[in-house]
Amino acid sequence: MAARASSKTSESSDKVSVICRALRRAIIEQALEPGAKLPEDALGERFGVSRTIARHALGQLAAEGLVELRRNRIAVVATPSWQEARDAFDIRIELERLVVRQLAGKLTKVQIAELNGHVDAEDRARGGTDAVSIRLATEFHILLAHMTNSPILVRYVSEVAYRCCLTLSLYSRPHSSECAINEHRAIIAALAKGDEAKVMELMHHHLDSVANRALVAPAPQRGRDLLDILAPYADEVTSDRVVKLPKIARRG
Amino acid sequence: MAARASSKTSESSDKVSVICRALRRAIIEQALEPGAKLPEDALGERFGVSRTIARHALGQLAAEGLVELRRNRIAVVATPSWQEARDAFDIRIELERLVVRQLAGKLTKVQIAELNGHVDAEDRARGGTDAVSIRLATEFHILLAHMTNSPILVRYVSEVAYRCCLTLSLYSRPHSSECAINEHRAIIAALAKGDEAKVMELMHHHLDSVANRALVAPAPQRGRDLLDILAPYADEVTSDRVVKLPKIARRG
DNA sequence: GGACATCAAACTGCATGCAATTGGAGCGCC
DNA sequence: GGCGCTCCAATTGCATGCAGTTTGATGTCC
Repeated sequence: MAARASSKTSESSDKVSVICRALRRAIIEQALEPGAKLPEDALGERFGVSRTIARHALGQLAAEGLVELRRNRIAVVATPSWQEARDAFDIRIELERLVVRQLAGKLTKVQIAELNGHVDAEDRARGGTDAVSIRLATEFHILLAHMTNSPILVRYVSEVAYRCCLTLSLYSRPHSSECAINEHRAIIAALAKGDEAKVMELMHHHLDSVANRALVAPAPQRGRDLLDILAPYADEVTSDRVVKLPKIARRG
Repeated sequence: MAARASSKTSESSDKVSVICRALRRAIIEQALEPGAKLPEDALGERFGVSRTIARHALGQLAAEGLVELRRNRIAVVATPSWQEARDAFDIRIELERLVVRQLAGKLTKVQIAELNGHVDAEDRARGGTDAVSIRLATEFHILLAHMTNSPILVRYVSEVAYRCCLTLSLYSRPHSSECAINEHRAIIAALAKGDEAKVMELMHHHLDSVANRALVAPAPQRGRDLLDILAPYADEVTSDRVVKLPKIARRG
């Protein structure tokens, strides 16, 4: 049996949605690195819309955690802390275990073929850039989520997977994607066989190893904002006794 | 040990955020029922802002799944299908198991007191309206999530809990909250004792029973939109052979 | 009475304009 | 050189205005 009936999900073809999709893709392909500035004017001009629309799009992406918005400041691509990255992976593991649990033994031949086709594409892209490999690997997981036909699950898996992508560009050493591809194939096989426990274990291990490959150092703080680094210390000072910090150039 | 250091989360004091918070609360307290119309003009006037801001707020709430936005149509409070409600609860169970797993044995005395205080408040509210009981019960879970100090987890648990609230007003028979309160107390006790497996089991059972109490009938379709109900059937007809339906008054 | 065409009010989609805030270059002072 | 100050360009926060779409009420014909 092929999961559930289809549902009218996905984003409409608003101008806002178009911009969101474009920026999302740019972010996960690391064309836009964490910390990159996203001025409303520039976005509007680039996409041929007014600032109003660009602003709205940034709001949506901020809700997804891909963009950081601070009042009266230029929006920037989010720069998750190491701990946030770890948290994102933990959540992702639980969500994707749920995905494969729902899917085990319930996929049609067509769906399995589609999954295999996607992994083939991942294979072919091995010669290309890391960015494309990472995007394809992420899209494999999103494709799986889609097959549950649960719009909510799709949304959360997509979101958290994008966030994890974001952390890869911050904390990961150069990506080696072969093992990931093999693990994807193993997951498909277990799904087809319908071995629920096995596929959940496989997915857990797969994501855990991706996370461990990515999040190597506990506190690299490469590219972190000074204020973020100092935030915990700021809790100690009272408001009327402000510590003056020496001026340090931040990356821009 | 008291979980992690605090973090600058939570929404800023934008006008947009204010409206979002107000609407969220109105929705989960069922002052705004699923299907209720939310015209931009009216919201703007009510909150003393322009339509631009109201619109932006609606966009945010739509991203959270509390509001449904269709092009050129008045925004309405979301009306999740029975299946979506079930999906939301399934996801919620996994997320909240993660919450209590992270929290087991790691809460400070102060935090435990805070949790007990909240349940006391739930107890006192038993005489009041269902709406307040439901809100307090939901806030208990969000309070737990906050104690993990994982902003991402807080966001997802909050969102999915709000969505579950929404379904309660659609599909639930009159709420009986006593058992829920007892279960909350049991969870606190197990958390304090640090019994990870036990507390995960308790939370799982708690949410599952809430879901089962709420989602009684598989297809009540009370207050469902005609078009949604007919959507699966519409897949059968080809586009050039449109079935004309008799005019039926929809609730407005 | 009921189906259909017509039209005005209501509403959304979006761009533009203005005030307020920020950030950083330039400049004087130590 | 380093530190603080002033000032202006860049940028955001928000309201308003206009065009296009939907809604539903009315009138007309069968």
